[in-house]
Amino acid sequence: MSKREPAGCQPGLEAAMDILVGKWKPIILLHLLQGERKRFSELQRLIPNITQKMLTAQLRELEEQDIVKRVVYPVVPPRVEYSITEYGLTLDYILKPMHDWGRAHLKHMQEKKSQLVEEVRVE
Amino acid sequence: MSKREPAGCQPGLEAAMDILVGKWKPIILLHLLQGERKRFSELQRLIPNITQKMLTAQLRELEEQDIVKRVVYPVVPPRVEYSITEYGLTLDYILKPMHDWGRAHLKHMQEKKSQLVEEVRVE
DNA sequence: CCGGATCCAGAGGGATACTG
DNA sequence: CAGTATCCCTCTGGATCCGG
Repeated sequence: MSKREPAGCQPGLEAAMDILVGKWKPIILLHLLQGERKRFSELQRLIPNITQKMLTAQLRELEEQDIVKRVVYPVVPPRVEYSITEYGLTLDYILKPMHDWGRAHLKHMQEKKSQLVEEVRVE
Repeated sequence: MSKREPAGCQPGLEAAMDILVGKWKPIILLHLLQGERKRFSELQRLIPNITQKMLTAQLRELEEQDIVKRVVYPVVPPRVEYSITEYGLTLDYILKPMHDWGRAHLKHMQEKKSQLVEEVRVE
């Protein structure tokens, strides 16, 4: 799953990164963690600029990793629903901190910027 | 910093990912979070298969993001020390959960594998 | 409706050599 | 020692078309 090798260290971190890496996985997971299972097309709507290819690909990976469950209803037209597995729920444990920290970080960066502006003014 | 755009959602998560993305950043951070400041060459030793290019590049990015502090001693031969900023310490808040979860995840996958083996045996 | 198959651009990352 | 500079290659992700 990782491109090459153990990098000599910290398999734990690598493993966690593998789950989150992929431009869309965090967003997909956030939506699925919302609770109810979601149809493919719903997810497409919720994530405007994702392509079908990417959505399927990332969902498939998450499925392999036991994070999402995929249920196909044998009807026509096709109906496929995705939901978080019980195990996938444990991801909340890391996604929430990330989300919180990320928002705080955005603020932090803004403040840093306005400080720079002030310094320029003083000179 | 992100390749293209807001992806329509969740700037917080994106921001956090930006910090951690890069094959080596989590590992570098883990070492720096250990406490003492470290010289460039020390980091190189601690992370065996990283190239100089990568190490400098990632450290520079982390510096821009206010996560690490870079101190250059004007001596010859050059001496440069890196350390976590006070702000960077807050990353522990997300790195620790990731690390813990990742290790648990590795176990989880192993168990899943041995289950498969058993099923094969039964048939 | 869901998603497989193909093709393609570009960013990220590696190897190596050179420098103050 | 601590980097730049250069070249190259792989892999991700995007666009598009096709199929059950």
